[in-house]
Amino acid sequence: MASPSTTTRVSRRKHRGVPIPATRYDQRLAKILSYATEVFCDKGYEGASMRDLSRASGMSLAGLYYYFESKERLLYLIQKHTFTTIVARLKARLEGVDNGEERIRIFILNHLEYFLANQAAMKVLSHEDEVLKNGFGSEVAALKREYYRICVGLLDHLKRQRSLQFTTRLAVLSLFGMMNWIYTWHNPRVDADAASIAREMGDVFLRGVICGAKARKS
Amino acid sequence: MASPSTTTRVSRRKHRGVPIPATRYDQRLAKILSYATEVFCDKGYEGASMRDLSRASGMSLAGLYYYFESKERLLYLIQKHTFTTIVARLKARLEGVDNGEERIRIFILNHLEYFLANQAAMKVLSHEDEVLKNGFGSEVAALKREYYRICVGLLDHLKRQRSLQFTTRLAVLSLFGMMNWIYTWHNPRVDADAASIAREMGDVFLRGVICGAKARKS
DNA sequence: GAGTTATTCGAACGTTCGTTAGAATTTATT
DNA sequence: AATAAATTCTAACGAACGTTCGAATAACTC
Repeated sequence: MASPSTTTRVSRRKHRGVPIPATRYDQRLAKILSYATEVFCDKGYEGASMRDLSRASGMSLAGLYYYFESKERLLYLIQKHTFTTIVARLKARLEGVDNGEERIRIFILNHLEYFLANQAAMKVLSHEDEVLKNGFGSEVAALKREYYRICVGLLDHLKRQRSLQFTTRLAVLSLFGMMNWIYTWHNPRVDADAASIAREMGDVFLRGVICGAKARKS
Repeated sequence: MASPSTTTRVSRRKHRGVPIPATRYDQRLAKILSYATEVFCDKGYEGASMRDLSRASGMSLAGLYYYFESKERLLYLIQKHTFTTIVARLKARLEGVDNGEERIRIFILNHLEYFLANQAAMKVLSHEDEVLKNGFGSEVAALKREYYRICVGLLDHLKRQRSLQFTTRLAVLSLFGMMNWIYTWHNPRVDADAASIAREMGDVFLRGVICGAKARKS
């Protein structure tokens, strides 16, 4: 009787041994989240209406609320899932790689690959950054901070290892800017794929940070 | 009798010789635009209501419409003014400077100085990029393209002059990313001023683009 | 196939939205 | 002071918003 959207749903069947990872409910919710990502991406969170999502997903307006309790929670679910996934992938890829420069290249490649493969979700993540309030917002903010700190760690390591001189915070945020801005311009029919872009952005950024010779005149 | 907001208002008194640059109307409109910039910056264009602006500006809801015909035109006016100003300043500053690297440094400094001095306006420009439709949108888009092309010109010149190898489009958009992303993180109590940031971002970017030695391994 | 639970729906709720009509008021001109 | 013009207001319009209620349907259990 109670709506499942009020509490976190269990994602495994109750009895009958074998745990099936995705219940019907979870699959349906995931589908809705993917439609919602598209809609939020196109019209922005505030600009998109629940009726837009209803139209896009083919489900009635009221029917949607069986799966989540509010539009805000919908955005939260999208952002949390996206961030969690990208952080998890990054950690897996970094495992076993020691070289400082290579680790930064992996960071860039992971970010851009995921960004371009899930452009809509990443745009929603980048663009709708400040709209979540209170509890929702702080949880996503914590994920973001963790991701940010990983990058700071990578750069600080390189900096110490090679006695470089740059402001870590500025370097990290510049790198994020380079990468995240991509959602405003990337056109798959014109621009290269993630690997190429990652390589060239990595070149520019790493040379810029490493190159000993000052590029300034006098 | 006719509302002045439907046509572009003349900004000079009609008779009595001396042209006074700012009429009462223009001053009032400018004031409203500045309040609107603040409100759009805080809550986003879609998230901000005309009632928010009414509250912020101290003018009645209907009173606002004496100065512009729609919320969309309000955003258009803000974006157009901001872009026009930053392009004009840039052109003035580039005048007489020949050195290719110095010209790019001027571009970066001009951008960041204006960005940090008018953070709200620039956030509205960066963040509310795709919301203007049809006529409004295309005019602002043309301004943006001009600004973009200037930067392409600067980088292409440097590239030819020094026989460098990079994708101009990617380099320009990376630079814009580095600079524009600043609206998501800059905190005047923590971060340096525009000149310092421009210098360090310029260092990273120019070294990255100029440095002959590949930073890649193997 | 009856009974129970899970899912979906049409219809509406109350609120807020952008915008406007028309009256009231202030300001400028004689 | 009288007149005209410019500016601002109160009050409302219809539309769209996020959300909810309770009934209707579908899926599953026995």
